[in-house]
Amino acid sequence: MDYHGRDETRHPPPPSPPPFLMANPSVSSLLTSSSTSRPLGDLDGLVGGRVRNGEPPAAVDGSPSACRKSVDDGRGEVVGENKERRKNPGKMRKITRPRIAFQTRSADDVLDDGYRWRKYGQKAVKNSTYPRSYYRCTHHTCNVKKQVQRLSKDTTIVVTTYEGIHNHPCEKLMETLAPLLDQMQFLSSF
DNA sequence: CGATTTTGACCTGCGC
DNA sequence: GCGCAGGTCAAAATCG
Repeated sequence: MDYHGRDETRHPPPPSPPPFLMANPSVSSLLTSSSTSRPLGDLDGLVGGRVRNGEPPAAVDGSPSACRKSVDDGRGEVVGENKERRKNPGKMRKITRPRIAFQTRSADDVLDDGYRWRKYGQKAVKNSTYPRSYYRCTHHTCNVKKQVQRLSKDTTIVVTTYEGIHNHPCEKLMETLAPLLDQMQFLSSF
C-alpha cells in the first residue's frame, strides 16, 4: 500500500464542489466547507440531529484524526507519519484539511464523480442505522478521502464528505475531453 | 493475478 | 484514568 510520503502538512485552499455537482440535480444541498479541529461527528447529527455528546449540530469540519495510528499492532509495519508521531508524542500538530460535504438523493451509496476510489473501511456510527464507508482516491499521488453515509432519517439521502483536493485531473473528464483536445490540436496546427 | 472489498482489531481524541 | 466513538490498518476474501 502506498501511504508513504503523504504531504499532510499542506494547507490547500478550500475545495470547490466537484464538477459533477454543478449540473447534478440530485444534489439536494451543499453543507459547508471549513477547517476546524473537531471530528465530523455522525452525519445524521450533521443535518439536524445530535452530534456526539450533545454537541450542537455543527457544520462539516476538519479532521483531527489525520494524525493517528502510531503502532503496527503486531501485524504490519510502522509507516510514514506514524513513525513521526512515535518519535514526538504529543508534538504532532493537528492537521486540518479542507472538507466539503453534500447530500445527494440517490439509490446508490457511491455517486460517480469521475474519480476512482478504493474503500478502506466501513464503520457503524452512532445514531445511524447505516454504516459509514471510507474511501481513498486510488491515484498514487493523490490522498483525497471521502466518507459516504446514508441518512437513517431519510434513506434516500446519501451524505458524501470529501476531504482534500485532487492533485490530478478527473479521469472520466479527461476521457471525455481527450478526443476534443486532439481535434483542437489538429485544428490549431494549421 | 492484480485490484478491490470486507472486516476485525487497533489507535486517538474527547468527555466525564 | 476510563470508556466511547470515529477513523484507519492490513490480512483475508472476492472479483474481473
